[in-house]
Formats: sequence, C-alpha cells, structure tokens
Amino acid sequence: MQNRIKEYRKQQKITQDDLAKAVDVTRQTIISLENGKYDASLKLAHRIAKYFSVSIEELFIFEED
Amino acid sequence: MQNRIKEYRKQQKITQDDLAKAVDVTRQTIISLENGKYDASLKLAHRIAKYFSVSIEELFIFEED
DNA sequence: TAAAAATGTAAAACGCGCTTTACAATTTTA
DNA sequence: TAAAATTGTAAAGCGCGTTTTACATTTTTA
Repeated sequence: MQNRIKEYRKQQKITQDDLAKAVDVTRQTIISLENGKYDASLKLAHRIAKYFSVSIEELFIFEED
Repeated sequence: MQNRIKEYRKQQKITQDDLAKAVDVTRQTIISLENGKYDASLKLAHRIAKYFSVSIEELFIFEED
C-alpha cells in the first residue's frame, strides 16, 4: 500500500523526527511507512491523517483488488 | 477502539458470515472486531468501509487522546 | 568545504491482527 | 417446540507493525 506521508510532510516543511514526535511513534516507524516497508495500523493512520488535517482515505492509497 | 460494524451489518440485514466473505476474512475476524477484541488492520478497515459505502472515520470510532 | 542536520539501513524483540478448527450457546424459523 | 441458522468462545500459530539501538549515508548550512 502506498501513502502520501512524505509528500504532506515536505509540504509542511517538518522533519521525520518532528512528525514522529507529533504522532507519538519512533522516527524509524515514519521512515518505514514513508518507504513502504509496511502499512500503518488503523490508529496510527488516524493520528497521522489528523495531524495533516486530511482523511485516512486521502493520505493512504488503497489499490484496487 | 470502538466501531459501528455490527450496526451497519444489521442495517443491511446480512450475517457475520456474509460480511466475512464479502471482505475476504474469516467469520472469527468479524466476531472479534464487532466485539472489540482488537482493531482492524488499515487494509481491512478500508474494505469494510467500502463495503458499507462509508468512510473509515465514519465506521471506526477513534477516541480522543 | 567542513560541520551539523536529516535521512537511511540493519537486526533483534514483542504484541497484535488474522487464521484455523472445533465446539457451545443463542436466536430464528418451520 | 424441535431443527436450523446465527452468534459466541477457546486456543494455538504465523506474520506484520512498532520499538530500540547503533551506525552509515546524504543533504543542508555556516
């Protein structure tokens, strides 16, 4: 699954570390999400979407079946 | 985390088994989600929300921090 | 261009999301 | 009310989401 985290983060001009602290995870988690290593949990997806003031559906790209 | 899965399922008058098959998980997974045993993954949350034609934010209830 | 800041890689460890199977309890229907 | 359908419980197992720590690489700034 793809996401627009890096895109929104750069738009806000904040670092991975800033975002990590804002949504209460480690920087490693942000790196892994941005680089598509794995998907976020539902709770974390919500916190990040909320941080950027967008919906989960806008931030994460769900491929068609 | 709470959700409105059971609520939407009853509204549509389908069984847990029907829903499970529709979103491609086992019935046990639907039972566990409806009874709050654990949260759905982001992908599954999306499939269920899509099935009911609602947003993830409408289907899942994210408590305030 | 050197130093500092930001980003990335690696690997081990833990808990949770989901499956599988089998059976029990409850609700609906004939 | 008996049979059938639906919902629930239990427990073991696997893989993924996240943390932690340490170090390497790339980018930005003075």
